[in-house]
Amino acid sequence: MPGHGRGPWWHERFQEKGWRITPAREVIMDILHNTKEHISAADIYVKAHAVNPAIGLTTVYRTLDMLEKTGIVQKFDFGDGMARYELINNPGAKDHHHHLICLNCKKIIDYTEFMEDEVDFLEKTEKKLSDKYRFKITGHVINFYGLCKECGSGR
Amino acid sequence: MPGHGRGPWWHERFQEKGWRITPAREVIMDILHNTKEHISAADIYVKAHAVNPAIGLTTVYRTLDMLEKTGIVQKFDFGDGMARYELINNPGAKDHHHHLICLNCKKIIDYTEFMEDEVDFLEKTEKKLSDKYRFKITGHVINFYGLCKECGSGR
DNA sequence: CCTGTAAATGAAAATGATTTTCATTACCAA
DNA sequence: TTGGTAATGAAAATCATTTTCATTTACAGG
Repeated sequence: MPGHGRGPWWHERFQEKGWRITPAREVIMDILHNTKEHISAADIYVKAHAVNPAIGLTTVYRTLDMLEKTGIVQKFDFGDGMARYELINNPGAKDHHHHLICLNCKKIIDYTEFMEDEVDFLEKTEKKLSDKYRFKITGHVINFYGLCKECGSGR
Repeated sequence: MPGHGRGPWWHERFQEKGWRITPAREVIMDILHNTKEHISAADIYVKAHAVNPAIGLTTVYRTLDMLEKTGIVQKFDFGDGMARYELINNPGAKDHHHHLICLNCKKIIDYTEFMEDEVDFLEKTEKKLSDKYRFKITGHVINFYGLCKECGSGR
């Protein structure tokens, strides 16, 4: 079904926008594809830099920002001082997941279960919101906050 | 129903935790009560400082951090560089709401509609998650991201 | 295959929200 | 009333992210 043309799927998304395909962007997209879960800009930089030392941190930030605005990547803030990024998956996809965040130790649990109720809610709500507010919705964040097993026991 | 004792409802929450009731904390809680929607630490500081110039920005941050960890306040990050805070309302409450965020102009729309589907989903999911992961859930964030009417029309 | 040009880039500096340090002050239990 | 400890503010430190700016590069058009 994909693989219309010769290159990766995102090439045409870039071209539509008038963006250039550059080595740095190829590497960053590769890293995002090969990362199952959320990853920070700094970590992307480390990996990108290992592949191609010419890639700078600034470019990583700029690329992620572009990708976020296009709805290719979702940016997350878990409250620990640095943002994380993930390729956006459709709500139905196998690896669609959300996050449980411990307010005390900042541990993050990714969960993929219990999606049935959610997918239904998401579809309905996105439709209603986008109709009412004329908003083109490209992504969403659902986080639950609280205290994990370890941090919750005491007081 | 509330008003068990003489003071505001949160006094006993503080005392349970062994925290002191101080002028700064009273003012900050007042401000949060009188703010319908999300507010930044800096804005709280300005208001608090107007009431009592002795209150410093550091204390505002420290108090908000405490309140967040106790599940009294929810912290939000909308991607514009500074966090926002809100008193947590029960999902059923009249002013329970969520956010629609424009990735381009950073405009934030608060919506209170379409909560029926959500409340149902939230209750089920919070229960399931907290059972499975032994997590004491105190709050949640549901954000939708995309392009607003103005920013979405172009390209 | 060249070439011009706007887009993309990296290094370094700037920014700015949040946190830490530390000496001082003030709750509040006894 | 008082001692011990939590709370506080000012100033300094931190550190992720953004901006600046001079240079390089992708790629449309010839």
